[in-house]
Amino acid sequence: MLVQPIMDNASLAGAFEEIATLKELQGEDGFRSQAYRNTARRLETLTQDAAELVRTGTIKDQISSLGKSQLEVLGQLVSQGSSDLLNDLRARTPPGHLQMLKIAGIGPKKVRALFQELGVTTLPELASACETGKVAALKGFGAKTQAKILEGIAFVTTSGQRVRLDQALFLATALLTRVREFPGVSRAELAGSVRRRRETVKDIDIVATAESPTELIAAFVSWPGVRSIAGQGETKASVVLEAESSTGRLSLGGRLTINADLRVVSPSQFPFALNYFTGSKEHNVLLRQRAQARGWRLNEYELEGHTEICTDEADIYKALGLAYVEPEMREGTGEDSAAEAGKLPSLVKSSDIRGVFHNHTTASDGADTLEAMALAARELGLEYLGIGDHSQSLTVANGLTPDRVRQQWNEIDALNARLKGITLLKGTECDILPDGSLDFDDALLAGFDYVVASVHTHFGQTREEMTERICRALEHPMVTMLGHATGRLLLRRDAYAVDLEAVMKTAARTGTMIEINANPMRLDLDWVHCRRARELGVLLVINPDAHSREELAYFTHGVDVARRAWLTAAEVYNTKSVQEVLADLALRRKQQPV
DNA sequence: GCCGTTTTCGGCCCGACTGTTTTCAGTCG
Repeated sequence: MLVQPIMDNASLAGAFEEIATLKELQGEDGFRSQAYRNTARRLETLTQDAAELVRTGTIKDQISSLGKSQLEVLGQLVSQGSSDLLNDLRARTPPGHLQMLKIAGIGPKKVRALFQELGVTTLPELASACETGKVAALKGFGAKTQAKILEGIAFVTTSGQRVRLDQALFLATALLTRVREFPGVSRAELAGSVRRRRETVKDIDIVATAESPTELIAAFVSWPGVRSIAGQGETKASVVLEAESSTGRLSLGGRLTINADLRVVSPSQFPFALNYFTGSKEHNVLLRQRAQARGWRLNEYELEGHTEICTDEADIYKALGLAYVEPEMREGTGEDSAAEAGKLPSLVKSSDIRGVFHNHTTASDGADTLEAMALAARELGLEYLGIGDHSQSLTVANGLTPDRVRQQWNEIDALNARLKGITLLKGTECDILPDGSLDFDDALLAGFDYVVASVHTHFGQTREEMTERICRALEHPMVTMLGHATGRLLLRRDAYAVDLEAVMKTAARTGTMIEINANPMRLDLDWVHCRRARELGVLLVINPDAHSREELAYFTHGVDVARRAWLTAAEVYNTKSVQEVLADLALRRKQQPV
């Protein structure tokens, strides 16, 4: 039997991205490769299964810019798992050339020159060519370029990768504070993917106004934490920051290296610069096209041709006939037409969250006691705190036996009687065993207020096995919500193989919630699938998966994901009050007799 | 590679910075 290759949207996007890059390296016209790159972006953010749309011949309804060539590539990728064009390009391009592109200041033209003039195909060969002075002698290169390439090779091989949002946000906020405190700075904001709250970012962007741009820029490049200066001009500076990484439970720690850019503009330019540098690139293109259609030109300084003054971003959107688009929605995925039609959702906010369900205590693998967690939750302004310690089979995490579960219930009852202003809920993070059954029997499960069901073992199952396993758990009447649906750890471990579309459809049918695991190492569901879940009518719930008091605040990262998925407060379960939640959970129990 | 209310070819978003050049190409965002 022929096995159908599984090309999910991310794999298809990866293939198109690679085609675009390889075409550039082959010296093809930039607009041709851009066409493939645009398709990659659309595939990344497509909420439906692209392979299925290709099979049913309806993909062009979703990605209208597909022509004959790209449709053929898509068709081959879906039916064969590979594409003639991609294979051909790969065969003609040394793999080292892709790595060389990661060096700052090196683009496709320089890679080609290095290959044609010096025959360089790998990073070590490039390093050696630099060390022997051959690179500096090339036309268009020089001593400085050669030195930068050597630095770049060291940077690429040691770090220079994407950074988790929470880590970047921590540094970015500190940097922003310094900028705002600098004399003569009246406005300063974070921009770029940090402001849009992407789950991982490549650099930090700050836009500011200053009475003396030169002084601000000079100060910026000399602040503590700046390891090197990548560029310094009249209006912009670019530096490499180095700092101790945070050491959260799932973090590897170590040093963190990230680029930071500062742009200084005049007060009247500020809203345009902030908007431009917030992006995304795709969103900017949509705005520019709208400006063009009105006979204006939009750039990072002004809306040329438009006479009314814009003092903030909302004025720009208004001028373009749009409602204000929150940064998290600026991904070029239909926010322009929604804004034009006045159909943008009112996004959920962190202040809407009134409780959380998936948290651990010292009873399993948490760092803080039940009471300490309860007090910390109250301090955060939450009305309820659900405890979801691990279940018995997860011995590595000190999973609770039924006896210890009952003991915890007694402690919760006692604390609820004693503590004011916070209600503890009895939950469990119950393992989904390899066959899809649950780690506790139904009689015990019936005693909880709710059940979070999660996969922690046997990640190597086939996609079919894993999908069936999770769906079976969702069918279980006692399961309230699915924990971290894909098991991924950002920048560390890929998701296990699972058909999320099938999982989400099952959840929609059974009324089971899906968690947005807000631990910044996970953010699982991711925002794209979260948006699909919303389309399918799945109720979502934001959980910090806190293993300590401090980690309770992680729920804000989940709110960021929810906002990127266009979720309103009504579509997130834990915006309900404690009374509503208690009533709803009781109702769910009654409808599902054991 | 794709597109079309100046349509089937010419244009596609646009400016800053760098390093090399001596007026600009390449890179980046």
